Amino acid sequence: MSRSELLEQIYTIVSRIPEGRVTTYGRVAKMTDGATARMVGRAMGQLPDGHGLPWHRVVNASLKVTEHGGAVRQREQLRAEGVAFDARGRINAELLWP
DNA sequence: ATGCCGGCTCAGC
DNA sequence: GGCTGAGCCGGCA
Repeated sequence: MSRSELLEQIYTIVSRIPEGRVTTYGRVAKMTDGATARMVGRAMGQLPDGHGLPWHRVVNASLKVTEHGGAVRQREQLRAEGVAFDARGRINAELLWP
């Protein structure tokens, strides 16, 4: 598997995450043929604006939004589509997408 | 080629 | 559930 093919799989999978649901870097990675969680995180960080991918629906294994530059915007977008966060910033596990 | 660091994860405490 | 350390991975300087 070449990196570009892996990248393509990652994008395809992410684009399939339903609105109001979330998944994790590791889960996305496992759905590909060999990508790692870090590669997924990196792929998300590289996305240009207006690509149309729901990158904000991808969170870390603790079901929290990883702190980085766009973390605030990510939380806002999720909240905007109905994803609730508890007092500690964690997302309800029932919203996890397979 | 080399070395450092990461939008992470998982096993151990 | 939180903290720590390793992973043997890729991108990038």
